[in-house]
Amino acid sequence: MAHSEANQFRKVCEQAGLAVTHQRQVIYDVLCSVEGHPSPEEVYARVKRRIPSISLATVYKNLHLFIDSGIFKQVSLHHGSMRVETNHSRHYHLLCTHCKTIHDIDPELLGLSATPTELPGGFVVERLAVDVLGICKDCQQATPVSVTRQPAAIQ
Amino acid sequence: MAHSEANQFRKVCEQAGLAVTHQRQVIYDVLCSVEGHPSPEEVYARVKRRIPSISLATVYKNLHLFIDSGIFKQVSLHHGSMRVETNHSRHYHLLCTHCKTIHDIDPELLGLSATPTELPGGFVVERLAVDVLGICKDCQQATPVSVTRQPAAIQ
DNA sequence: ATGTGTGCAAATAATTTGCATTGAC
DNA sequence: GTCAATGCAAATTATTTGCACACAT
Repeated sequence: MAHSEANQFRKVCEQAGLAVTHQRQVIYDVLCSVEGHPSPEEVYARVKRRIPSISLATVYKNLHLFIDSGIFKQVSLHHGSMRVETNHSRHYHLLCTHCKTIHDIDPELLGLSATPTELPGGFVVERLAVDVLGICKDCQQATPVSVTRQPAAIQ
Repeated sequence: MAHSEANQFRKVCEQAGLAVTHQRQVIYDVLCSVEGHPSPEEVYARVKRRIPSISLATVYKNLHLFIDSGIFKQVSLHHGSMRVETNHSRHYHLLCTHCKTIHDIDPELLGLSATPTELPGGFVVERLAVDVLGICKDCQQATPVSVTRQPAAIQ
């Protein structure tokens, strides 16, 4: 069991072109077993229990490698800084995973409509924020499809 | 014209319980006239053209006041730090605008299905990230509806 | 006059980088 | 042996805070 997991990790690394290191393995294990949506600090704290000498920088570097390789994703795309929404009308966002530009899009164009007001578990819905992730025209031309990487994407 | 805009700003401030100051007015004007999804630095740069002595801290403070009052929104909720998505299955997020917790939700429960593969403008869709913004059960009990503020929400 | 708002500088948080050393292949 | 990975400390970026002074009400 533990052996097959280690094997699985070897394959994951091989596909991503990453060396199989102990720290990387433990970070991967932590990510696989942790509940919720851990922050780098949370991952660091958990890994540190098993490898007290681990550095936070190593955790960051590996998280980015995992994300860039499509092994894990980010919960939401970071734009580096806060962005203010100045468009008051109801709309969703078109988000280019290459150049990170944000464009507004009319919900009608997406064919999305359902807007529940209450969900199981007693969660009261205020509104839906929808990000359409993909590649904008400019980036398609700049980066041929064959070269297109799995984006460090939302979700 | 300019007068009615200033009047509108007065009303906005009155409703939010904010004093009408010159810096606040200019920040508001910039937000109303700027294209796209400006960062605090961008807003700062533009305001600085009109008020060279403005401080970045003032811009930040006012952006937060505007957002907390529901006058503007944020493009996406900041969790303070990056979050790793460890759930590999297709799902959306339930995001409490009070306590900021993230829970996964099955797309079926939302009744959302449409997933276009290409959009006008040549944008190639990879996937949809949907955040359902609202108040979780715990926060509803903690904060009676009457007290509920307009959340500093996504979009 | 009273209290909120502003500007400045320092503080904090999150993340990144440079570099010497270590370890994987 | 060679190059990628690690650890550490310093650097950066984004944002927040404390406080004295200025301004709105």
